[in-house]
Amino acid sequence: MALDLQCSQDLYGEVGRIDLSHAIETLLGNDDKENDLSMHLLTSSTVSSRHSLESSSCNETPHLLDKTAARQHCRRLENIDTTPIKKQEPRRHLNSVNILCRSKKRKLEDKVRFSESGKKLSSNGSKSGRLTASVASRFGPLQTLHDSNVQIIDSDGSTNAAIMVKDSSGKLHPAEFVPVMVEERNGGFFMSQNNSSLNNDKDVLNYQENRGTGQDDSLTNITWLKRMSAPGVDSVEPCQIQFPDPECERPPYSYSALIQFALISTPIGKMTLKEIYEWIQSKFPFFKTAKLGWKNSIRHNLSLHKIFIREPPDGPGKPAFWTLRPGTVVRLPENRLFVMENKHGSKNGGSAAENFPLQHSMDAKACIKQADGTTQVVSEKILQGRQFLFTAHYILGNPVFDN
Amino acid sequence: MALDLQCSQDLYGEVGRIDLSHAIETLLGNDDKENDLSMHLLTSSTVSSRHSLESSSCNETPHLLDKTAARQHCRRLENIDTTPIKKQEPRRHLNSVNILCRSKKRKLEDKVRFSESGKKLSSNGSKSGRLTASVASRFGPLQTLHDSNVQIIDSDGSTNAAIMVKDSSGKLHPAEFVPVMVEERNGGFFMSQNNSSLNNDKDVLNYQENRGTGQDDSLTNITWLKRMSAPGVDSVEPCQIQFPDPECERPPYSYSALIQFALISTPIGKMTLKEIYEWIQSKFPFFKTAKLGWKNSIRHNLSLHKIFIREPPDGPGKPAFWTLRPGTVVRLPENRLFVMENKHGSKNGGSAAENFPLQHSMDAKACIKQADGTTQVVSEKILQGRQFLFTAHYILGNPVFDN
DNA sequence: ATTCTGTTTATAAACAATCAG
DNA sequence: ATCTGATTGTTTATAAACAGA
Ligand SMILES: [Mg+2]
Ligand SMILES: [Mg+2]
Repeated sequence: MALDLQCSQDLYGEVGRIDLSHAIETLLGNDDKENDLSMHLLTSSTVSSRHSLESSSCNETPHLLDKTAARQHCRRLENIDTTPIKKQEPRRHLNSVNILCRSKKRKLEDKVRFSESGKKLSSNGSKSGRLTASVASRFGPLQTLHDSNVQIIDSDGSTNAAIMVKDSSGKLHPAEFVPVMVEERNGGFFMSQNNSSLNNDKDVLNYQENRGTGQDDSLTNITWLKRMSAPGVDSVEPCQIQFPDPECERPPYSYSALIQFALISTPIGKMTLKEIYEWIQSKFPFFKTAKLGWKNSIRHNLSLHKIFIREPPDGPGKPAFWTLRPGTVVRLPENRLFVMENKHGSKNGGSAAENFPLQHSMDAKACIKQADGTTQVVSEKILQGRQFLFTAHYILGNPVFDN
Repeated sequence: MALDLQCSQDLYGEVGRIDLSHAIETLLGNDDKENDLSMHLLTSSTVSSRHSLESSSCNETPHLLDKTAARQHCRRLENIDTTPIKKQEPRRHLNSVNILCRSKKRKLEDKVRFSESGKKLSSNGSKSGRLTASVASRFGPLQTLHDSNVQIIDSDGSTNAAIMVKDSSGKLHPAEFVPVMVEERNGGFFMSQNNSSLNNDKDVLNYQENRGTGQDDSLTNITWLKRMSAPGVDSVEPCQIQFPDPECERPPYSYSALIQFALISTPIGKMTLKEIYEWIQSKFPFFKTAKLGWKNSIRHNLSLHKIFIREPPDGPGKPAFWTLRPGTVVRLPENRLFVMENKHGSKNGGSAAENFPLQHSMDAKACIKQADGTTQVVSEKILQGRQFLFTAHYILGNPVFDN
């Protein structure tokens, strides 16, 4: 007796096996260990459709031997259920960013595609000529892209870079640079987009804060989320990520994001491992009852990703702290950002080019709510002095930074 | 009816569940979907010992509720079988490196521990004083360690850094710097250690090459491995990693290592994805019959690790190439290394500090077998001009670099 | 001796883009 | 030109091995 049980992503045809002899022994009371038992994870409907497909000829119907293709087929047609070995949460929608780089003078043009996290995915660049000119914005020239010799080029010789954004219909149009509101808090800057003063250079709005005292629950409190689009702040687009019922559903954030949320929720910007566990469990009760192993995943993320830095303990026997690498950009709901202040320049936190693969200084003024409670309209110079660079991602409205 | 089936590494007590209703339906011919079926992955012996343990008091016997602890217990006592959900290959033994940093002048001392891949694991460093002096070696000052303000300090004011090595018995003793033999090939340098001339600065040995023509099978050919410890080259220690029977056993290398071996086996130092698949399958036939999904893992490694860089295709419709990031150090069997030449300086390949967290120029001359077949004894200056830095890891005899 | 913390590798998966037929 | 399945590439989740405190 043999039933197929598993199939990897790469091939549908071959199946793995699991030893069910112990289960059989218990279930049936016999000890026939010769039984070679496994089970199709394909549902019966899938099995039948697969069988019918395989028995027909090649050219007429798909083989579905490749599981990637099968699941792709599944997504396209939405009529075949291919149950995976391990069911995972659906991924948030991932976007890529197309940037048109061109230099009129040198008659060069290239289109570069980036992933959300800033990794360069492709470029058509002809190898014969290279785009090397750079834009002089009000904060200085744009940086060279991280792993590329291609730079973002000004389209007309002015100070506006030609960053083209592909909208949902696939049409390319130039990205716009907008003013930003900034609040200095928890060792960094909380930033939100202000779209209403797009065409008015002088229009710097005040951020009305009406937050209560006590624990900072800014990340899970719906009222705070609303507040960010309150007085004077026009939300550019509604928040696409809704908080699910925290009592039962899994939060739609990656482990890495959850850790980032935890770390920026404290005034000192650092936490012990145990505190991270507890913060996540308190804010997302899903993890109070979650399948065990999530703590393993937390530790895995802390260790793997360079944005999480272990700070040695205060003394022997005390627990170590985890902090965010200076300059880290944390993406928050409603297109807001938190930027960890780079207190030590680029010394400890890596080069600016590493932290901001798609960096661009904002062509805007900002109103900063400072840590001491006072409000200040800051000039570009102050922003620049703090190494306060804004990303193209933010402007495009759908950033997820690094990890 | 309930049988435990899965448990994660973090907790033994709680169990996951798998829906076996379909299997039961098939097996038993009934459709009693109310059965809540799962199965202990503990063997019966484990279960019994666990039961007895749990029924006794806390202080006398271990609870074995934590699976990490249980498996550790398992390794120690070797009498409890805790079958994991997914059985993995045993890891190669991992070593850490202890480096003693001290400055006599400033009366500061610190011991820093590094993982094999160069990540700083711990230091006792008092926060009151920092070690900032650096060694002037024959190739210039030592670099600051990657994520630390601690530098390797000379112990006595001379040009030898006090790198202390912990041997198998746990005793610390100073590391020695030895001459090296170098062959320029396949876009980088193959290097082997020459221990026989340790105390003779002038003794630069020749590397007798008797390799045949044709395909470069240097990584899987045992005769080549022997050759590296042939004329004039005393092997420091026997190779601890034996090639298993390639026909059936899995090679004791990580996916990342296999890809690195593949990439440095070609004269041009780059390969397409398909060629990587084929090289690995040809050299390690295990993968001809391996469980599917290993190709997924290869792609995963290529994409994840920064040492693997995708080079855009020559033209539309052609496949892209994968190369090693310049400066990458590939660890080979028998304590040999391959260092990818850094043709473009630190521009494309990241800073030297990133590539060589524990870098140290060798206090030695080298005999280079050049790509054109000629042999040349090179001076330090040439080595330096090529940014040819040696790692403390290599000297310690057990390096695994980055990923 | 056990638990907690931290590093690294393996494996499966979701899904985007592109290529081939 | 469009659909479809295969291939290539990026990212996240999960389990595991194992070291050291
Ligand atoms: Mg980390
Ligand atoms: Mg890569």
